Amino acid sequence: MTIRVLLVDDHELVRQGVASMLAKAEDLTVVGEAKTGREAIETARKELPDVVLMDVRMPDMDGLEATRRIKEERSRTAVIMVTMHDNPAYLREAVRAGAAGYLLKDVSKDDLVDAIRQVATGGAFIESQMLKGMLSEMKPGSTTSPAARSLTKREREILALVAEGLSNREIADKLVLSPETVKSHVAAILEKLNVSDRTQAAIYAVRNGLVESSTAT
Amino acid sequence: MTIRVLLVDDHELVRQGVASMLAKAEDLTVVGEAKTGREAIETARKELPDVVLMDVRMPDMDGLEATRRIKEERSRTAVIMVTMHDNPAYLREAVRAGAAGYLLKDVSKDDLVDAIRQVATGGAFIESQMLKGMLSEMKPGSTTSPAARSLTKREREILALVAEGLSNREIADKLVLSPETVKSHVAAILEKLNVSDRTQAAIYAVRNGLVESSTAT
DNA sequence: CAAGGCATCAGACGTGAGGGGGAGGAACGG
DNA sequence: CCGTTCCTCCCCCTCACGTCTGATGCCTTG
Repeated sequence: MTIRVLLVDDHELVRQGVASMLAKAEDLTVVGEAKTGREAIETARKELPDVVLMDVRMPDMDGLEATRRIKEERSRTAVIMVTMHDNPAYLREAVRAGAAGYLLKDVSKDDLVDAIRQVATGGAFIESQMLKGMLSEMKPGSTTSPAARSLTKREREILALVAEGLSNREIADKLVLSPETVKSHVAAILEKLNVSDRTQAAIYAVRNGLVESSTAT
Repeated sequence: MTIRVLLVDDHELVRQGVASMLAKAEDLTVVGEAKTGREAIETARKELPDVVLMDVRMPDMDGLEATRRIKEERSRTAVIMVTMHDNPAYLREAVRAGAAGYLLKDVSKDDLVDAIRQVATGGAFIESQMLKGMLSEMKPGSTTSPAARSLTKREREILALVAEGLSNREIADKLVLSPETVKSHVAAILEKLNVSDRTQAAIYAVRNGLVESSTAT
């Protein structure tokens, strides 16, 4: 029985790369490709893949949200998050969203194929380096203790705006809130991410693809 | 006569993607791959490629610096920068470093092959969207007028630290400078990048791969 | 129902960041 | 040799940011 795989990434280059990595594995078939989170949900609905390889940063809808929706609709679909960067704290988000696997984009061909087979049979796969990071974060004695909880919806929303370079005032205007409220949320974000200012929070968000690449100009 | 191509990217996935895109073009041969800027220089020295496809963000040495070195050693080698994000201001940096082309990672197969052929024969290739952005930036009447100059070495160095989330004080300590000096540099950076605060500058830097992805923890 | 988490807002306080203006020395190219 | 650029440093001013403390209403969950 072949494993049906759905590729989700907004870059054709990456999809090509993955596809060519999977080409030689005879038990794997790419049944579809998607360029955005929204497309991913639609395609998953039609193709009923066993495994979804999901990019984190994407236009229209990010990989985390798309993962949540897909898992809601059909929980036996396994999702592997594929991201550029290794951030233990972010891995937590992915797991919460329902991901069964977490890979970095520098993954080797063998690991990729292994990971897909693992999650397809109900298992899980997390890059060993990442796993180590996550474990050390969960250690009770670690400095990261307050970072245990993950961001709320509102906080993610505000973090995204912080990561677009907006000031508290601007965020308040945009969301029709009092600047004080924005400050509260930002303070909560800083604490949860365990960073000391908005710049670091923004860096975190950008690195982890929580925000869209804006075509400035 | 075949065009000799060197692939430089720290992610195997991307190299695979590029390689599979080039596979069908019979006039192109991949003569080497490199995972870091330093490796790129060495391999370029040995293989004497006609075209180098160069990622911007990489460990060990970023693509801009590597491009400068390669062009220094052998100027007839053409370099195409391949980046995740579209930022007209950053394109300027790439051009200054000696790049003959500038592509986004969502490039199509045809455009990629075209671009390589273009630069191999001494031409240039810039994604039309990017080109538009650059032109609008060069328009004299535009708001971006002061952004004409590019960052100095020191400024790049400081921007990198800003993009790691350091405060002026911390940067000053790290570089053994007065905080006032750091403020001067930061002010210059903000002006040149045409942004209004360090957070935006940091976002710019991260997006454009001026800094390394740090494995926190 | 009570408890807890979330979102909202408030005042007040210290300080880091950004803007303005200036200034001297080193290095480099015309 | 002189101009320009770069790096360095200084002062002053203002305000946004981050921290604290505290409060209210709502919704979910046990």
